[in-house]
Amino acid sequence: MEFRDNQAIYAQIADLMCENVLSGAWKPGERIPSIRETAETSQVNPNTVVRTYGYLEEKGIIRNQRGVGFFLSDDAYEITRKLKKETFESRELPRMFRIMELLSIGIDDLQVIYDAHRDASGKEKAL
Amino acid sequence: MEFRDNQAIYAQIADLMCENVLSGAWKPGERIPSIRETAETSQVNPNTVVRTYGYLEEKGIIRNQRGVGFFLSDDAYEITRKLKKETFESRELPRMFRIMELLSIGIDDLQVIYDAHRDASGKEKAL
Amino acid sequence: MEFRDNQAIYAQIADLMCENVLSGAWKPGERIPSIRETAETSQVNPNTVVRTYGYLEEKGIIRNQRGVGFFLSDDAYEITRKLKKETFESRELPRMFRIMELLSIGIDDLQVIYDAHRDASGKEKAL
Amino acid sequence: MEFRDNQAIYAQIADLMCENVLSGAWKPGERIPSIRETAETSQVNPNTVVRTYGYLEEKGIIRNQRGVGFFLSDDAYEITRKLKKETFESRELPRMFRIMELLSIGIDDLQVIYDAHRDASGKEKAL
DNA sequence: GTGGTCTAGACCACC
DNA sequence: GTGGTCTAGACCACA
Repeated sequence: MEFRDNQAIYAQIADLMCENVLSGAWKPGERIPSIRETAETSQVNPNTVVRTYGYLEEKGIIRNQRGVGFFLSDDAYEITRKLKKETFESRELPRMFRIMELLSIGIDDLQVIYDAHRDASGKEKAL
Repeated sequence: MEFRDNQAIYAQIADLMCENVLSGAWKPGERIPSIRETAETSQVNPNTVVRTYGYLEEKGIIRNQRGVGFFLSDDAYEITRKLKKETFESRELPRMFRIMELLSIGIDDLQVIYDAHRDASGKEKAL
Repeated sequence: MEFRDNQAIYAQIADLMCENVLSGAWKPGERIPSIRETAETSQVNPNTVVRTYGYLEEKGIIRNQRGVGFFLSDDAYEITRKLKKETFESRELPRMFRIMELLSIGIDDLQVIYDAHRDASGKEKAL
Repeated sequence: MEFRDNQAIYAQIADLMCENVLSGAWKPGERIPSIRETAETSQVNPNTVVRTYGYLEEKGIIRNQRGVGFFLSDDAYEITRKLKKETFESRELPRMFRIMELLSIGIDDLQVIYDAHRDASGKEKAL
């Protein structure tokens, strides 16, 4: 697993798990991989995963059944969705709109720019 | 001045200055506030501003006239615009689209969500 | 059965059994539920109950008649009472008094606070 | 510094700091010892203190000024008091009353028992 | 100097 | 087997 530099690894793993919840790959109530398992899969130290799980548990997304493992809480989907939506609306979106205004980019241009850039970076990789 | 936790202060100050350039508040060639001045205005340690100016200078957005002060370079606008546009396309936009997909938000919804949230947070402040 | 997070499950089960003894629900000499039975009732792993019974046996509160089952010892009541009283005086009470001092709560306030909180949490459940 | 076995060290340190707040030894807004400082004072690993501070920050009791240190938040006293009071009322007190009922101890007996036990254990130490 | 993160490895209680 | 905690030590970004 590759990680970005500008964000803590434990947070990136948490993000991935949130995506698993939102995409429906992980169902509420389901058991998630053990700390050691995730650590091996992601090639990180178990302690790092401990932090990830601690964060998710605190948010109410997962819960610990002692001696058994971690499970998605029943409201995992709702909580995750609410969490992501809130930060999206209060943080990402305002920032986006400010940048768009400064660069004179309209909402209608977004799809075009996105597609163009994806194609370009895709071509780059292919080379 | 309030700063976000998830980004270095020096970078946030640099961002603000970039916005000044892009919005036209600061014109190419113009003198910008001294390190000491900015430090006082923003309530941060002068060392932090040193770092901001170092970063901007490295990017070619400002230049230092020794003993006189810092000035926007003649290409400040173009450089800043290119810089912002690049990171917007390669970093912000892809990230946005991924979140939007997970949350089932379409491009058409953006304006509505943005307005709604701005109104809501505005009302909150008013209370 | 619901368990608290901050205490081992085996200990919580032991506590419940001690309460049964002290309240008179269980009489000295009486047979107590089998490990398997308790495990099923409490929805825990039988190994956990084994530990509970081992602990209680070590304290002399119960004894094992091989092939037959577990029985309260004849002194079960006295032993349990002494045990509880000791930990109450040496651990719970001092802790309580320290907290009460920090929160400026007097002994005379206890009953009022307790009743108020019980009513409040009761009302909450009723909703 | 000596720590009890039945509670995590990082939590015990957090408790001590809460007591400092409640007792008025630490005033809201005040700077608290740095992580390294506390680690040395308490004779624990800095990482352990990191956890303590992380916990307190999450609760809103302290806040971090980047590169400078940790400070008690302005509401440190209120938050701490509320926190302690809540766990006292919802956890300690009900537990206490149940034990008292089982042991036939009345509220009026508490002070006597407490004093008696303190004297006894004090004498023990003196020997 | 400050805190933040990560690794490596250990020990423990618990299920 | 599970998670929880702690240590020791390292590196980093930041003020």
